[in-house]
Amino acid sequence: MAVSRTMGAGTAKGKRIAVVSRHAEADASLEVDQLSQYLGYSLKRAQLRIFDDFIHCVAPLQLTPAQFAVLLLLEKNPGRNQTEIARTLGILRPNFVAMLDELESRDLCLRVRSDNDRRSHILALTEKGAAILARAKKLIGTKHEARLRELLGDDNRALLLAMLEKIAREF
Amino acid sequence: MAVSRTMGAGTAKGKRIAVVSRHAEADASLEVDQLSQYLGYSLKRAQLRIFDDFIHCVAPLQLTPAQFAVLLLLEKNPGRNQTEIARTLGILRPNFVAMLDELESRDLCLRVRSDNDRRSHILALTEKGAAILARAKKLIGTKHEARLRELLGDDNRALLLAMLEKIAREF
DNA sequence: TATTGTTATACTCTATAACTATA
DNA sequence: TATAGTTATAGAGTATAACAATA
Repeated sequence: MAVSRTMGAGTAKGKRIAVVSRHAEADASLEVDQLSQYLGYSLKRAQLRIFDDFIHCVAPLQLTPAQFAVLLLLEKNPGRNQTEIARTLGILRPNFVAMLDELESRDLCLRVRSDNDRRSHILALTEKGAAILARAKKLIGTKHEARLRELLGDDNRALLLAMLEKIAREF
Repeated sequence: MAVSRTMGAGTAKGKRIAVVSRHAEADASLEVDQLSQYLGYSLKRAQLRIFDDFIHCVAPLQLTPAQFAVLLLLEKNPGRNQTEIARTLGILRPNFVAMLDELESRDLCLRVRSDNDRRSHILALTEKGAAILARAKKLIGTKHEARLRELLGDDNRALLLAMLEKIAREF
């Protein structure tokens, strides 16, 4: 015996297991309610769903969420080097290299050796990069984020965003 | 001209870069406001932060969020097999094998060949698994989730959870 | 024939050490 | 000596095909 079905504490004797007594509910979906009460769990599930939809919406442009973030950051922060952009996005510098290689090979951004400090590469959007970014923003705004606003409502979406930012910054 | 500061397309000649003209703001933090307005981005940042804190809180028990989820699911759903548990958590069956090997090697759960269908392994918490799970719940409840409630407020936390679940289920 | 658990495998992400060229 | 970009590498996480045992 050692273990019963629910595996209990001490008394592992007569404990029958649920399998047998699961009659009406049959093989229905499992009990997940308690798990869903953990913010980490629900956060992760929602994040995966959101990223999935994001990728689907931007599929014609072949941009990952991370690549989109890089392009957007370059647009808003011209003249920054790799270390600054990577750090801001929480990407480690070594891992940022291949990512930039990919974006640069697609002519979406480029590295320019700085005159001030010849060690660092200043990053810049190319015209094509700016164009792709503009198209991505439009796709995401009209499809992805639009559906999200529809689902949650405008006020709730703003509240959700505010709480997520608060967690990221203050927790 | 083509592009000014954001770098342009072809003409790579006299293009000066912004570095020089960043005076007062110096090397302050970058502009991330627009990026933070994308739910996917803020969701991901918050999720990473939450997982980080979760892992830190249950460090004495050496449980990952995924392992905790498995144990909790086993407790609430006795008599289920690997496929059912894995599917519910969005884990692919092949990847679930090593995870169970680890949990079983630590005597936190065990596989029991089913009498009904000798192909399937019924999963069960061991006594030690139940004990570890109980301690994990307490740690998470009194540290992790408690601080979260403190940060957001009880009502807001409930609202946040409701929206995340809605996204996971209906988006 | 279909399904359960499994192996093998590959691809992405993430993480660390160490090299080079500059400072 | 310290820093920026890079290489190499290792570890998670995730994905698919295919096999043995069983249905």
